[in-house]
Amino acid sequence: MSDPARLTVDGRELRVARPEKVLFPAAGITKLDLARYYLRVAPLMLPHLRGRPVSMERYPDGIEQEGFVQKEVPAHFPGWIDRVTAPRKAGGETTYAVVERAATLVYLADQACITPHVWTSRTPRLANPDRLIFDLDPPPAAPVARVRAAARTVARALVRVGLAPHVLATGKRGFHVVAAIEPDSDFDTVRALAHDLAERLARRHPDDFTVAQRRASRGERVYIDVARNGYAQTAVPPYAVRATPRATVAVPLRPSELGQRRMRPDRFDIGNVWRRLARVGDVWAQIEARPATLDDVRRRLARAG
DNA sequence: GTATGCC
DNA sequence: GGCATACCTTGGTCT
DNA sequence: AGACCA
Ligand SMILES: [Mn+2]
Ligand SMILES: [Mn+2]
Repeated sequence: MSDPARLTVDGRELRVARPEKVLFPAAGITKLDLARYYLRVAPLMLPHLRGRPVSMERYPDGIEQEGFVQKEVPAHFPGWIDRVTAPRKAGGETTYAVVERAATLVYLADQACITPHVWTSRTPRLANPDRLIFDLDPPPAAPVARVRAAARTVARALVRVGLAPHVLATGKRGFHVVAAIEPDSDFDTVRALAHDLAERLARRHPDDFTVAQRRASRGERVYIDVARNGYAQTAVPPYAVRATPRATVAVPLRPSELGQRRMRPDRFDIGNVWRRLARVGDVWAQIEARPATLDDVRRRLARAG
């Protein structure tokens, strides 16, 4: 095999071991390609990662071999990678990595972490989510048009209760519709509100949405997975690479783009995303501009039904 | 992925 | 250097 | 205990 590659990041010289190792065989994408992608996308991505505990989705032998989720920071990680310790619900605690700088993203890529997943809260308010997430999971054979329509319906519903919808094409099969909230409630409270909103949508559109966790009871409906809002749960952040044959990327969309027939959850990948980012930059850049309060959402919900 | 040991 | 082999890698929620 | 999810 080849010698380690070296990348200078944040004034630090990082080595990428086995740079020519192919992680995405169908597209011929290597570990060095992945590291360079994260180095380049870091300026846009870091604001969406800072302060948030990370679960690492790793594929040391490429995506055609089985990967695994790793939460605890291994002993061999360097000291300059930030950490935060959080209690496990069932007892004990877990020490997570926190991505504060580009070098950490590159280091994670070297560890064959293809996708970092992040909490919906961040330090120092780890117990209080600052995001409300509606994770839309379509059934196996759902036409893309149906998935787009579902996301549009959810986005419009959020607007009606005073939430600013931020849409993410996840790089897999669904969309996320996300709103910033003031971090003044705990996980159970936020999840309960998400569930309330999702249930109303499912009642209003019984052929389109379900909140049933069991696959068998979902039918052809889009599953609104509000469990993402629970304690120690994670979501894919903007610009993360997914473990798919093309190395697709999670990319923020303007809500209006859900009306375009060419738009798909897996539209963008490690190769074609740059053209878009050069044109539109970070569509989520202003997500913190006007976080909603849950009290306000509940008030509008009580009024508008 | 890392670490270690053997030729 | 090259190669083999051992070891490491989650947790919450619902039914 | 098993299904399901990121
Ligand atoms: Mn999803
Ligand atoms: Mn998964």
